[in-house]
Amino acid sequence: MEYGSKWDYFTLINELTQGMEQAKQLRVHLSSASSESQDLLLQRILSSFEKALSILKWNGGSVGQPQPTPPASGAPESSVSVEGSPQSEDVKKNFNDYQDLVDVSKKRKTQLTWTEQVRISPDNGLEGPADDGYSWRKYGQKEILGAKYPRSYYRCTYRHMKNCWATKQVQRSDDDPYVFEITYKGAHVCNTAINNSAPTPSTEKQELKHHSYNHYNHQTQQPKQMLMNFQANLRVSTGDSENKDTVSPFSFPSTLTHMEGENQILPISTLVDDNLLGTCFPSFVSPATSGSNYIPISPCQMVNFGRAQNLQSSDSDLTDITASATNSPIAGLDFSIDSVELDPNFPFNTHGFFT
DNA sequence: AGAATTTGACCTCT
DNA sequence: AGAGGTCAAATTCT
Repeated sequence: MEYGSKWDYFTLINELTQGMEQAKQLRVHLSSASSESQDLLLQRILSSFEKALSILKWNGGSVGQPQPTPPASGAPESSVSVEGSPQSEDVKKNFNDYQDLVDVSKKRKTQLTWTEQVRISPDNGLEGPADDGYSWRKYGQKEILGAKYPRSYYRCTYRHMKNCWATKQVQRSDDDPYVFEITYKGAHVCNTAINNSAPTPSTEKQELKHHSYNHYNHQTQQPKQMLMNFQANLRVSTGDSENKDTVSPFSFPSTLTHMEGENQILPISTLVDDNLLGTCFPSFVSPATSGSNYIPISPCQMVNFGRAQNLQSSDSDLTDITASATNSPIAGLDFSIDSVELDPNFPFNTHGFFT
């Protein structure tokens, strides 16, 4: 996407941002007596704004400015949670982040981690966040210093069967017991996200069974157009013909709060590791998510709109994965997709990709 | 009986 | 040394 000038681009973003702010205000006004359908409608409006902004910001970077790349290996995060702070602040912040992203190019490389916040509905019970589409097995629980609630550790059920090393940690928020912070680590290579809707850690199952799952299914009916375009545009050689035509819907997390690690801004390219896109769009189709007040976001948003400083990998040093301008049809996509190893099991089919 | 969870011990990292 | 993460035996669940 080309814009006449950077000014136009920023103006557009400002307008969209204002629109979203106004929709938020409207929601506040309606909140007291709003029906479910009204609320849904508002969420959709806000979601549309978010997406528009995301796309703009993603593409807008082509206007002579270096762009952060999508959280290739996972970890998308939205700074534009509809629930969150004023969008305008985020917008400003993200513009600044662009620069920071450019500066911090060498960081860590290893398994990418990211955090997603899931709010459960009080009437769902307090068992825990709902299923995210993958099958997890709990392998530990630990009291965390300074935290009210223990942290639970889960690994993919198919760790051994399919050599899937994805893990997640679930931490209930101290402040709001209805909010769970879920930290994902690593990509799923088990390809079980869609089909195995059922098996989940017990603490999460009950959520699923009740009403979240309806939302879950609802979300699977996401527009596929963008996905098709996205896929068509991704000229990625996975080197794995087996999974070549794996086209799965994927959606985005409720509110991705941050990537784990130091509070540093990383260009997505630095986040690209062997998990690449596989972790980029993980199990974001959380029924709880859809049932919550957190609006799913697009991958664009996760990147350019997300708090880039929160997109982080962890642990060891990142090797130099040089961000390179490419012919990627995704304007502003700053790393060469061809140059990185794309997880052949990248869950494109996660539900609700473009909610 | 097999699968999943719990929980204390052990390991790793800072 | 202490905190966080993982392992694995014991226990519980299905």
